[in-house]
Amino acid sequence: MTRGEKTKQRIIEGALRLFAQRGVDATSIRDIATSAMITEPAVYRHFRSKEDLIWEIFWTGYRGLGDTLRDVQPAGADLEARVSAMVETICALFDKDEPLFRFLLLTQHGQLGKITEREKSPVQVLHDQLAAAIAAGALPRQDAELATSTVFGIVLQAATFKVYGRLDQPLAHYAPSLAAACWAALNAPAAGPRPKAKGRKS
Amino acid sequence: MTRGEKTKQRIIEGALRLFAQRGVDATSIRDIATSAMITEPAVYRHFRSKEDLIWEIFWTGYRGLGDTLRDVQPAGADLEARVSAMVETICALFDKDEPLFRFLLLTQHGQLGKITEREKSPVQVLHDQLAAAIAAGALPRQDAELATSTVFGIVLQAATFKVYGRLDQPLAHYAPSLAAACWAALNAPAAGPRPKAKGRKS
Amino acid sequence: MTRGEKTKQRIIEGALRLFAQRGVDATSIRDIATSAMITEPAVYRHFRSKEDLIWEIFWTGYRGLGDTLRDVQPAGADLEARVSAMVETICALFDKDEPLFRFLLLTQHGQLGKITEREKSPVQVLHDQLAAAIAAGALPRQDAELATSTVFGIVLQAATFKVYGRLDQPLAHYAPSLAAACWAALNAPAAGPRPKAKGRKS
Amino acid sequence: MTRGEKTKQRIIEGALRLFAQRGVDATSIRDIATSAMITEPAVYRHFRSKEDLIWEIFWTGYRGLGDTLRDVQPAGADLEARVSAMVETICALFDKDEPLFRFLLLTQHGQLGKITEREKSPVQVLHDQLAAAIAAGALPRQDAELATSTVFGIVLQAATFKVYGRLDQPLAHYAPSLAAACWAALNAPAAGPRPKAKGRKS
DNA sequence: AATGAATGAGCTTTCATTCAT
DNA sequence: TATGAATGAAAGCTCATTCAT
Repeated sequence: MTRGEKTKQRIIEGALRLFAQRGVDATSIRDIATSAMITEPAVYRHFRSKEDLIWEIFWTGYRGLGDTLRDVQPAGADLEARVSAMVETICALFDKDEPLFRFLLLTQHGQLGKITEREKSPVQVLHDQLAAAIAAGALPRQDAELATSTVFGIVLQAATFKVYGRLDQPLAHYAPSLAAACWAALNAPAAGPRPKAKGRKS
Repeated sequence: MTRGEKTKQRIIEGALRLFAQRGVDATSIRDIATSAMITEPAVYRHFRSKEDLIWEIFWTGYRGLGDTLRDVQPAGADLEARVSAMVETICALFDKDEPLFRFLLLTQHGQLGKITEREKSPVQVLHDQLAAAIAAGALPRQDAELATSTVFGIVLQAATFKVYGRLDQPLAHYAPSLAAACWAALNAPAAGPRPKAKGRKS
Repeated sequence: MTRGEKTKQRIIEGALRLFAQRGVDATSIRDIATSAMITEPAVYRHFRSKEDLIWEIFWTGYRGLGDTLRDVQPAGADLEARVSAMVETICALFDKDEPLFRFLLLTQHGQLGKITEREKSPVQVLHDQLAAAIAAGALPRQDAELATSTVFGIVLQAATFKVYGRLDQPLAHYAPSLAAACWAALNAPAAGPRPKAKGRKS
Repeated sequence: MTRGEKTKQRIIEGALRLFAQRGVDATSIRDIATSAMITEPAVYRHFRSKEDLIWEIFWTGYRGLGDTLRDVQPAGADLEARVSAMVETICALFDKDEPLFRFLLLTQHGQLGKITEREKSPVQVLHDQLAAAIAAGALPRQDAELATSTVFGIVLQAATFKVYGRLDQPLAHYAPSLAAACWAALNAPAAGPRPKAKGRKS
């Protein structure tokens, strides 16, 4: 690792910490530079602009989560086991790097629109899994987007509750319950509206 | 309605629109003043500071949601109907005032810590309902906080998906599915960890 | 006293107190209005502008001091008694209305230049007395301006020390010493330069 | 002298000039920046805030005067010579840097309270000299604070008269007379109250 | 005589960014 | 690779003052 790379790493770690604490807008380049023990212009050696810096940190973490979710699939396992694995993975990652998760959670709104490689986003990874399962009949017919939203919502809201102190155990502690909730929700007797596809059953 | 009250209303509406579009930090007092067709200092006749303005708008909306959730309970109805009613109410409110919801969604992180009257927050309203139901045996034993998180997560994430264009129908369209998912999740066979230890089934 | 006059009096007293505490520039019309229990525009019923208000309060007090100094002269008394009387009067006034004195002390620099009726200023009153005494041979030949400066300096600096806590007794307590110092200084064997008038000794 | 030091010097000189002319409150950072031929934010590279800037300039000058007064004592000289030396020094400094003196004169009221190293203030330096002389019997028994006040009052009021045009010669011209006045005042037959009670005449 | 509402000007300060060194 | 110095833009906020009521 060269000196430059080490500096860049320090910038990223400091920025992440500050972003998670106070949010992106309340963190100045000066704050970041100070936290990395360098001067302001030195930050610009490593990132073209503040926006760039935010994006790079965001996308690295967000795509990383997507990659992890894709890789974590126990080959040949049934869907329930796969969903469980994903939920557990997210919880474990949260416990391991809370600043990163807080940052992703509260910065997403500003960055989501910039994603071009949609297929690498964790949302998309999950979506594709669920869509395939629905198509294969492994899950009741339902809107795959809505199913994706539900699973993400269950897990992310728990993370949010954890961040705000409404849950006190490590998130991994709740993973089995969350997985069970996800699985139950995915198999809920489809009330009301069905998939977009008009085709009603039989 | 006096002139001053009308002006204050224009400020609030303009601010809400801008906050929802660009976020709180990216919206200046000048922007808000312009949107209300007044000058900057005039804003300060109605709000002591920008922080005050944000808080007042946030808390009005947030507490309003809590009040609505409390009032919407069909008297004497069973829990499933009550959960359905809450989900539908949230969806309907979202469709009716999307700017307000976007604002609440993306501003909550900065404001949650300022809440002193916790019992008026929608989260708490739902929590109290579910905790009572669990205590009464109307729901399987489980951590009430986690149950609350799950219901909120399912609904709010759908709202988020709607905001980012992953769902195209009005949110009310998805309400029955969401309610069913919530109900299923709340009744999921409690895998793994239970409430806070104590009594396991029998 | 009409209602308007009472209000004006409250404005003046409040302003004087605030001016003495924080200085003129750090006191806003709003502060003054609040201290007089009225609204800002109401202040403008009684004073055309902030500058006017300051000037009126200053000049009233400053000229008042001049008048007092002129009136206090024990008729037919010798000069030493007259100087004593003036010193004692100033000390007594200071003790009686410290806010006014503090205000005069620290506002003079901004207002001195606006005085048109110079003969009413306390400085001029004292100057005229001393100039006459010098001309009459009751005091050694010296520059009357410098003599005036000396007497004022001795008394005003004591007031300043009192304000900043370097003297702890009421100023009147020091009046005899101050008067003695003034008298001694006025009669100091004229070292070095003499009056402006070239007139050499005799 | 680096570029930065030169800039800082320009800021200080410009600020001093403006402060002396119009007073501290009527001088904006913009004014100062313009006078130093830089932009507003550049001022903040050299001073943390306007308050800081004022304090630094004030304390440098004020303490500088104290240092000078301490150093100017002709070793082994008698007290009269030492008082003369101090008076002359103050007058000479005034003539050499009138803006600094005007600034000190009219800004002191706001800054005096911030002094923590009292022993470096010119007032204290003079006070210590006089107190020692009184204790040693070189001066009649009297309140040392009052004696200090008298000497300062005589000199500073002359400076004030000079500033407002009541004296037309350079201040140094009046120094001998001022010193004589000071000496006479210090040796005035102690009328009325003595030090702080205790020893009466002999 | 007094108020509620508003304004134009200006303030101190911070920010992201650039440039010469 | 990094720094000290500087900048243009803009932010939040306050002030003295005015006007319709």
